[in-house]
Amino acid sequence: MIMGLPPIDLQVFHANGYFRRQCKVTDLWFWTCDESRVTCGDTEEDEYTFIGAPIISGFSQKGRELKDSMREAFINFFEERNHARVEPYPVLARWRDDIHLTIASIADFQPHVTSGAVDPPANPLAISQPCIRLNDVDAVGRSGRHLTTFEMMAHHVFNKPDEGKMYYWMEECVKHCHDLLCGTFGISPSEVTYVENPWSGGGNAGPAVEVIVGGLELATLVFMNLQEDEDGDVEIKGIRYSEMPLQIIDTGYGLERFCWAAAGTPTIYESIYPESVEWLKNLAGFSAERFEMTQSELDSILGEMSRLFGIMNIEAGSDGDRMQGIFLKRLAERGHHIDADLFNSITEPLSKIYAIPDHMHALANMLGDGLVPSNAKAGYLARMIARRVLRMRDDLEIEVSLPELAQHHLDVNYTKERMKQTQEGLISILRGEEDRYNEMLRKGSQVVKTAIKDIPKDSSELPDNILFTINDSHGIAPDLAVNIANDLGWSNLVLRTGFNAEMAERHAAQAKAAAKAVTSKKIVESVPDLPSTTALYYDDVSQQNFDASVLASLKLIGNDFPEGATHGIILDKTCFYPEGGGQEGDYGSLTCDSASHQVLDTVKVGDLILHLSNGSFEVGDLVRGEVDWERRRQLMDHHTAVHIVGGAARRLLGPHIYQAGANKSVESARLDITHHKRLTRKDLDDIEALANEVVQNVSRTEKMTLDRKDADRKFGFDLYQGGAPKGSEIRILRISDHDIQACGGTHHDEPGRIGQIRIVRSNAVQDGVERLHIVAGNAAMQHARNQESILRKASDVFQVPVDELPSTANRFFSEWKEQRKRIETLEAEIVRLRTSGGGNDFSQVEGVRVVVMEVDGDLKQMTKMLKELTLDTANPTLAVLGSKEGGGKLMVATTEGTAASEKFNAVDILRAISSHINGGGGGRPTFAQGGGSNPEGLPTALEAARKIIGV
RNA sequence: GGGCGCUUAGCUCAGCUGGAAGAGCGCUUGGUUUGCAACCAAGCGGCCGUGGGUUCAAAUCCCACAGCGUCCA
Repeated sequence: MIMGLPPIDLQVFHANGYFRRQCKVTDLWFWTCDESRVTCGDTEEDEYTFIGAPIISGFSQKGRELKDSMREAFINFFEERNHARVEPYPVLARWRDDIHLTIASIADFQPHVTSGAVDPPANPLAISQPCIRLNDVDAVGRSGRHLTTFEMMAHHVFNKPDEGKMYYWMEECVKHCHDLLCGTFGISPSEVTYVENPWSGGGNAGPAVEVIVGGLELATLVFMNLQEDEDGDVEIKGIRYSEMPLQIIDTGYGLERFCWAAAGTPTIYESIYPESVEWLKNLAGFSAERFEMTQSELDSILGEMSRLFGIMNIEAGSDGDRMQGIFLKRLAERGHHIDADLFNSITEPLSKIYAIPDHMHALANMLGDGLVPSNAKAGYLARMIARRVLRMRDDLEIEVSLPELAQHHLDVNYTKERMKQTQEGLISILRGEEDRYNEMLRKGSQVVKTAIKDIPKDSSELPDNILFTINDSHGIAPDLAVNIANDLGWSNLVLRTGFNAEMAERHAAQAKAAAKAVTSKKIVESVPDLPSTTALYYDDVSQQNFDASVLASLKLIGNDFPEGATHGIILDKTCFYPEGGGQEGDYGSLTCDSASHQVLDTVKVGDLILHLSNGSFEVGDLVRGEVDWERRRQLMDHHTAVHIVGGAARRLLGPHIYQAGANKSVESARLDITHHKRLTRKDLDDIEALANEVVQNVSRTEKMTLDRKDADRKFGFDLYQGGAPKGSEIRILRISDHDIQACGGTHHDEPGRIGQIRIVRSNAVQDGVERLHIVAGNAAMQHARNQESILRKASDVFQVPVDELPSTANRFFSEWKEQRKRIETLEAEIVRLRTSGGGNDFSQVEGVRVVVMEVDGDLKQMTKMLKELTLDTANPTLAVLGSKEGGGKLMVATTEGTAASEKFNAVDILRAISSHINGGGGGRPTFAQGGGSNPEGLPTALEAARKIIGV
């Protein structure tokens, strides 16, 4: 039988005098101990009750100190109740490949802990996890409660009832929560409602309770015990689920919201960033006098606004004008009669003053974790936030640089010990971002100028496509574009309301269209159910051959494999390394008594290693495998070298250096690293020198395999430079204290075997990511030889010694330029000589000089002659020139604005005669040119021209 | 990862419905001025990103590549 979730009926509710009711607004069931309550607490009829009247007692601080003591109170509470304190994870979710940022405390444990594959660091545990969510970034500052960055306090439990590991479930969980709120924080039980609202997402679901206090959702308690299952017997929101072996308590307590409820300020921002809000108000000249009212009047209005914000869901895309109308009406009902203009002049600057500290906090969190701003991926998120701040600062007309804003934020609101990045590094990155922003503005103004120059000055609207293009291609938001146009003199232009929403829709549609495709290609029809292939290459990286038995020989399909390969051979064990971690797969051969085939590549499919071979074997064949050792050795040289170079770059350039990608082939290796400046040759030389020092001085690499839990704890998340690895076991390569990374590749035991490392060059692969081109070992030697050969060939051409090449090339180039110029001068001289004389080529027709002659040269030279002949208005001329070059060229021109141009049409003459050289042409009535493919017809063409003109 | 845009004089950029490479700033020289700033005149300075293609003809249209920028995932 299929059913929904049963009611959440707990002892803890009854024991505290709570009873179950259905909300008259939302229809959700909730628990309350207030007889008079008919709504669940989080509806448009439930105003905040704590504004000006803190509902959490015992906290007199504000800002950073308030957050610190609130966090401690929370975690202490759970430590006293058998929870282990777990230090927060980074905000950059390096251990995940599906999200860039940590969006919730549970994200720390996904996917491996929540799937049951890996044990949690402690159980049960308490944590306060800094998170970043950018979905509602537009609402930050406006709603009074939205933040892009916040700390999610949580207690998590991972139960495995099948294994007898059941720590606690709903009853105890809700009791903890209730004791915390009404005990430790002294909240009156009548202010608390527990709302039953099942949770689902990402293939999992379960019962959940929203904890509403004073009209504000302070916490959510999720009891995740269901997984998506077509045959499941529980249905939530149209999807069917069945119970899963792992039963997880996922809670989330908003630290900042607790702080707000304890401070009772008009908005959440004043409770957590009080100094910044005051500072920015002063800088922006935001004061009661500005609105011609007293401070208490303004405070009162702001308080009312805030209470209203709580019940009015202001979100991105909602109809601003309509909302504002309702808002003003409600304010009036409460005795604050203000008009739309005054309302806007208060809320517009204020929303920016509120948003800036939040955004700076998000930036400090991201950059502090070592993120480098970029025009793509996670780095783009940081740039977007930085640009929002700069834009808001400009709107507020505050004269403070982004680095100054950051410095202030770090001093006042931040706990710098959290940062991996240095303060100088962070400031310098932001300085770069501000420069870039200014450059964008400068260029953008130019773009707007060019785009609108053909639009009438009195227009009231700009065409949509212009605004879209300016935004998408040049980063100038539509409202900014209109401002710029206003300043340039198009003073009637306005932006249609709702334009931004339209543009967002357009982007969403584009994203949706682009989301299609992306299916990985299969190379075999189906993967057989076989035990995972034993990998011999880890036990002994120098093993070159082995004996194994064939478990399967599969026909290859598609075309995603090397030419000549026909079968994928699966063995019980192998020392062929399959492509992975940027290291290419091994080549070699497989031989049995009756056959021998080449292995043209090796790939991994699931836990099986596929040898792509140019022939098949029988299942059960005993084969001898032989790895192409020269190739493998070179790949190992490159792979180990990449680790060493990465470590060297990090040590020299800073803690933000992170691997953004890598590739190791036989010829060379590439390493992409995150860095906010272009690398100079000196940077490369320094990195190269340090890398070679490591090659010489570190005698052995250290390889280990750790449980993921221990790996995280011991080495942190910088381990995952090569991407988020799968599985619970992490293979780690440690090169002294120089570089420690999770890596599944094959590496030398002794770095010295690499010989030498050369960094050939670097280039930018995207903004904020530099690609280093590396050669190591034999490839370094080969590279040097190639370079020398190129130099030799070049010096042979110039007939000079190699070290004189640069100066010689320079000399030749400047001589070439000089001589080209000299030729031009001489040609001009010829033109003058040819066109100044008389002779057969010159005649007069009705007062117009007529020149018909054959010349040498191409269109460019002929153009010069024509110029010489026809530019002088004192001497009206018709000129017809022909050349045999390039299949025959013809040019006809007349002196503009004279009898010549009145009498003759250059195009007509040209068209009439160009058939003689099998060609066509065109131009203006006073200047026509054409060509053909029959130079022999040129004399005939010129003769025809004379006939037409009549000479 | 996807979309869009840009690359022209030392610098900032026009020109891009194919048909005679431009402006402003800077630089050089001359004039003016006690000198500077300013002004006037003349001049120097261009593989129009690279490589293909279409065309009689490409800075301009098409394709590929490179570099840069930008929006969205």
